[in-house]
Amino acid sequence: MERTFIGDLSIANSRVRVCGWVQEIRRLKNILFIILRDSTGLCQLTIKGDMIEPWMDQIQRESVLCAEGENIKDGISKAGREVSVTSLELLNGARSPLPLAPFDPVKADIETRLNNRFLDLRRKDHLAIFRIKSSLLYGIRKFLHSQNFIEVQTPKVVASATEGGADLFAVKYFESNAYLNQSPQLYKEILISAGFERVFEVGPAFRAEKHNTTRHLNEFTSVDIEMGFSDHNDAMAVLEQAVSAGIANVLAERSLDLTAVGKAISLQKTPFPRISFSECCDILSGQGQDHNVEEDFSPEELKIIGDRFEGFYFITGWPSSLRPFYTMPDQKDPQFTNSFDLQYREKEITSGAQRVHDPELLKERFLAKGLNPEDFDFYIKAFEYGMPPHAGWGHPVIGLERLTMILLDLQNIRETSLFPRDRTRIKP
RNA sequence: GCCUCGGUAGUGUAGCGGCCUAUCAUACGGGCCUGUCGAGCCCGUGACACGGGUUCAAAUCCCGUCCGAGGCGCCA
Repeated sequence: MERTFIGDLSIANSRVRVCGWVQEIRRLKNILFIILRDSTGLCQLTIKGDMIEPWMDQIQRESVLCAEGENIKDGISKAGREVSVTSLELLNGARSPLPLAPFDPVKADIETRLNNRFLDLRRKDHLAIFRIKSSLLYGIRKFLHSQNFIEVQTPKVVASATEGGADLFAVKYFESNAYLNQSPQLYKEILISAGFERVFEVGPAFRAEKHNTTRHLNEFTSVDIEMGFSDHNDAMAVLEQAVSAGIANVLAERSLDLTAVGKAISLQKTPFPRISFSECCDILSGQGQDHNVEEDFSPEELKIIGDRFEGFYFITGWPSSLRPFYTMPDQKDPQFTNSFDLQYREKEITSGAQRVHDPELLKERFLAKGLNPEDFDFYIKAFEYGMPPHAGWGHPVIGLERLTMILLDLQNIRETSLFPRDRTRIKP
């Protein structure tokens, strides 16, 4: 008999076969109730009197089984859906005790949850995070496609011989040493020279930073774009629209999951507010916190700045000392750059900028950052044979996981990664 | 890398020198109960991360190891 999804149970099908996981068992003298869960919902299985066999008393929670029986029209169960069982088949039992009981009233630590993620994700509010994340990304993808961006895949194993900023994970590559890429930056720029004009990439990025916070991961999903014949203002416009498109898609597709997570989100109108780095410094001075222009804002300072905004906003015009070599200096004042960060209150989401496209200036910038241009010959070469002015953005810190975290107001980035990689965790 | 805090039954916790052969909840096992639905009631099983030290006495204090959490820093 064909399986019916629990969510599809209706009066129309009175004989049904449902399959799923055992969420609860309630045993009375002459009646046995099993709350069965599949990906679409819950229903109650009712097994009466003679139908109860001894093995049924041994069924453990979270076991997988199928039941056939009559779909009761007016379910007496408060679960709404109820099947009066005529045959029950255990497909695969679950061991007891469970290392993590997803449906116990007691909440488990994040560590216990991550160690037993396959059980943790059986909760619909935990699964919902990933449905929302998927929907968010789909909305961003659809938007970028509509703007003629080409989705690309660039190498994650790279030969970068230097350590400019973030630490890289070293890997053996046959006879050579290689690294896991921390950003598709160099490759997406090369593709601009190649004439792609507009590219985007969604892929893993790796940072070997020994940070230990609730907002960093060592492996995350970066969403990056690069666009030719464009400047930082063009890139900001694409970014705010892409983020909005993602959120709009979540609102359109995932209202039930938002309810499950218990978070109401709304669409912020574009354009998002812009504030310059210098203006931020003025705000801090006004609060008696003079800020050194050579330094990034501390979490505390970002809180002060973020408090002035409802949600998303851009901080523009960052000092060149705080920005990577490929960032275009501001022609009016080269101490600053044509750059921006997208912020949500005190949290940084995305960094972007107009890029340097002149190979001579690029070499200068390498030297100014203490890097050897020769180590980047494959990259600079692409600038010497017709590189258009270009701009783009990407995720210097976290990316898709952080955006999901911010959107759902989650307290730990690890909630948004199925199998997070952090300072100490590489399993599961 | 720095700082702070912590590791007690399957899970989450109380206890913080002798009252601990360790609390409570939940889970698990058994019993009662034809309809429960956070089921209820009764009974039961189950734990002090590891090693060393102080003390008449250590879950409790000290040292080390391992594991973890949070904050800061780092974060082409």
